[in-house]
Amino acid sequence: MEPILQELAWRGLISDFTGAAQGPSPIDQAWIGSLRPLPTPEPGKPPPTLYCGFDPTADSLHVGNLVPLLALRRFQQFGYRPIALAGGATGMVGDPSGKSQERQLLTPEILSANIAKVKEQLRRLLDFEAAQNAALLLDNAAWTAPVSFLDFLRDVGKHFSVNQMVAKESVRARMEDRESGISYTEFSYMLLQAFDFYVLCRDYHCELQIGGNDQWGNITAGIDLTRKKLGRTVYGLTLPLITNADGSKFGKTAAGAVWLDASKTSVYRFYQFWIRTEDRDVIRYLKYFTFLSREEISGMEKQHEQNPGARVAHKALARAMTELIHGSSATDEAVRASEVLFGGELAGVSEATFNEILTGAPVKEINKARLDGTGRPLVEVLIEAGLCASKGQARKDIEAGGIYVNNVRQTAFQCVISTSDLLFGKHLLLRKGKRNYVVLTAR
RNA sequence: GGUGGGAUACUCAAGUGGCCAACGAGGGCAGACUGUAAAUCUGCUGGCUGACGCCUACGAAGGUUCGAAUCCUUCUCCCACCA
Repeated sequence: MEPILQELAWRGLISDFTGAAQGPSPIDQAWIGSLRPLPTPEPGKPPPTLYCGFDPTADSLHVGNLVPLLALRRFQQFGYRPIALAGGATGMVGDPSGKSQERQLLTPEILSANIAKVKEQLRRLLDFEAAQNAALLLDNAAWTAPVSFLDFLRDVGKHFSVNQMVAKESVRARMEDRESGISYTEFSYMLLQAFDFYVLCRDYHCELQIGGNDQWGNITAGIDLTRKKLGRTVYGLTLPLITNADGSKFGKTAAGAVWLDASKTSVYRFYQFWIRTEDRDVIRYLKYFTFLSREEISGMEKQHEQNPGARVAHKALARAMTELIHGSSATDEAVRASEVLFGGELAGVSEATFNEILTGAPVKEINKARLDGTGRPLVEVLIEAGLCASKGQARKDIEAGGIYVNNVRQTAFQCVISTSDLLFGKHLLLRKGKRNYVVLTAR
């Protein structure tokens, strides 16, 4: 079996593969090898090329996009040339796959702003300098936008049977749902994506498309189109949809998605997101998301089984992911801040140590003048810190024993904060519950 | 086009003149237990207020009534059946 497929298989990253001897889900032990071998890199020959598309539905990628994106990177490590495709064209239309509702079209202005940011993120995770197999970053608007509607209908549309399109899961689900239905626009999405694969095969010798599990229909559509137009057999591979052990969607928190953009999800929060992974998910996630070796991960699995309280695996996961996305110095800050905040007593912490958390932890400023004299009610300060949504809620949280000022529980909602409460004359450490910290710095 | 049914808080979902800021479930937040885990148990879950209470909210706009999520009128959207 091809080395890259072995690699993906032990990580649990293969959902479907068009070359598989059996139907869908040829994962792990059951894997018996490819019927049609995937092209493999050979010295002296141009590297086999693959691609994965990312539609600019938001101004940042999120952790859910990471699985296919990192898969591109894994392929690159194994000698393949990866193409990261920004969906400037497909983003105009909207992919119905996995969506139960018709989506609002994004305005061209928002889209182009999103594309610029998403491209920047894609650029950071692949190697564009490699001698043999440098990654490419393309935008499908480049070849889609110039094609006229009539030409598209004649050259692409003619190869598609509506009967087959209707049978695809993504379309069928929406056709059966009388509540939402599907617009002609979204119905056409798969043609655009198929067109991409065909163009990439024709112009870049791309032979493989990868994507999330929900992309299977779109990928096979592209394979069919490429065969019909070029007479070439290309491949598709999908990665599993990641779910948490409790069945919920991975990467969604109450606060929303966990973004790769540090201005949308701070490095500290990003680190915290991973470190709070449930025990029963953590080993799986190490395999899915990190580049740690099989041996390293199984070592962690043993340590985790022996002493889950030490959370060795969680820390490794959080560190690896944060370093990958935000770099090691920002990660060090987040780790250090986490250690101090969750380390226990604050009493012995020196000013120097405390200052360390200021670069990593959530910090907000507060007007020092307003703390003078009689001070300000704790309730108001909590709202200003963003820990509580309203005064009523703040009061309830305090009375429930969930609020700590400088790590000391406050149970009287009449409590007032004044300058004498400031640590080192300028900081206030607020905490709600076990793990929601905010440092207020008085100015 | 006709007939019938529906729209309730983050979601699902009760309520069909005052006892309704609205049963219940899920989610979320907090507490206990722990390991920043899970499971379990407990509390909270529209805003303002120390509290009495006040304000805003049951698709939208009007109306009836001492009093409406609940009744009437019109409108919007959805569903089912018929044409």
